[in-house]
Amino acid sequence: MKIDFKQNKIEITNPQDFDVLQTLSCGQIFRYTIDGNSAVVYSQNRKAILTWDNDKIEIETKDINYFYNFFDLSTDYSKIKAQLKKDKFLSKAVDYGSGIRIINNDTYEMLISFMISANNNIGRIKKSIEYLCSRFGDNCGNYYAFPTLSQLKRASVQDFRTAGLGYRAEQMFETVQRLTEQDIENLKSMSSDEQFKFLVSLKGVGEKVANCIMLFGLGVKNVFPVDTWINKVYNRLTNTTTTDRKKITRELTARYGKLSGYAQQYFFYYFRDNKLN
DNA sequence: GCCCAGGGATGCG
DNA sequence: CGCATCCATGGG
Repeated sequence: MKIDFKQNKIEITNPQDFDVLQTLSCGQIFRYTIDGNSAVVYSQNRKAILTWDNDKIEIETKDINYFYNFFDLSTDYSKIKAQLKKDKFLSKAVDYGSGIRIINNDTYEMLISFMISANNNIGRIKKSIEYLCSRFGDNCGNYYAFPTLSQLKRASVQDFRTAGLGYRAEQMFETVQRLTEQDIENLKSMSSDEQFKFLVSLKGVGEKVANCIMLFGLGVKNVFPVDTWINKVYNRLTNTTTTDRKKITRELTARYGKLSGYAQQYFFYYFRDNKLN
């Protein structure tokens, strides 16, 4: 993989460790559109247009540095994949999602997004987020920015219900009202234990959502978010039928250590995409 | 009509 | 601590 910077553009040649469709559709980001061999990705008030063919990816954006970090382009995924493929059970999943990259997204946007994700499906999550952007976010021309915290504080419980949050509306309202910009900034300089404790202290944030926020919004890789699909992964791996997600989280985090976040994402994509049980 | 979706809060022992 | 139950909503 070779990366070149042009005016308003990142060019990636021989992108064997980057598949745009896999990276966007593996459930770590909810604001994007795909049209043939082209995609548009949004984060905060920013936008990038990705186009690709077999041996090249182009990322066109005003925010080169932001999206370079966003797509984790300084990390060598070939080493990570080689290490994880030593695990027999994981090997197939790594091959299946070999172009997945873990996105480095905005902490606050991930907090709100993954609160909405709880006991929900991706189509509904996307719709709810889209609504919040168009209703409360800045108009950026042909798209809407993710609402800032102060903008989202103007939303009522009823607004969150209209957005489709259902019973999560009250929790979202309470957490948004309580949260300050400083809380978000403080998170970035905390230890991962402190980050976790703060996040699960928020209404609507449990262990799984906290781990997703840390993985996709704080760059913490030694976390293993356990959702329904990872529950299935664990049951197949251990030939059990347990639903004890705390136990599953403990064991899988211990098993994959510092590479937990990557392993989790390969597993999730492989199982969900193939509807495995 | 039931089941499921990137679960969490609450109450009870 | 572990465990059961409830929770909006839309698609399959």
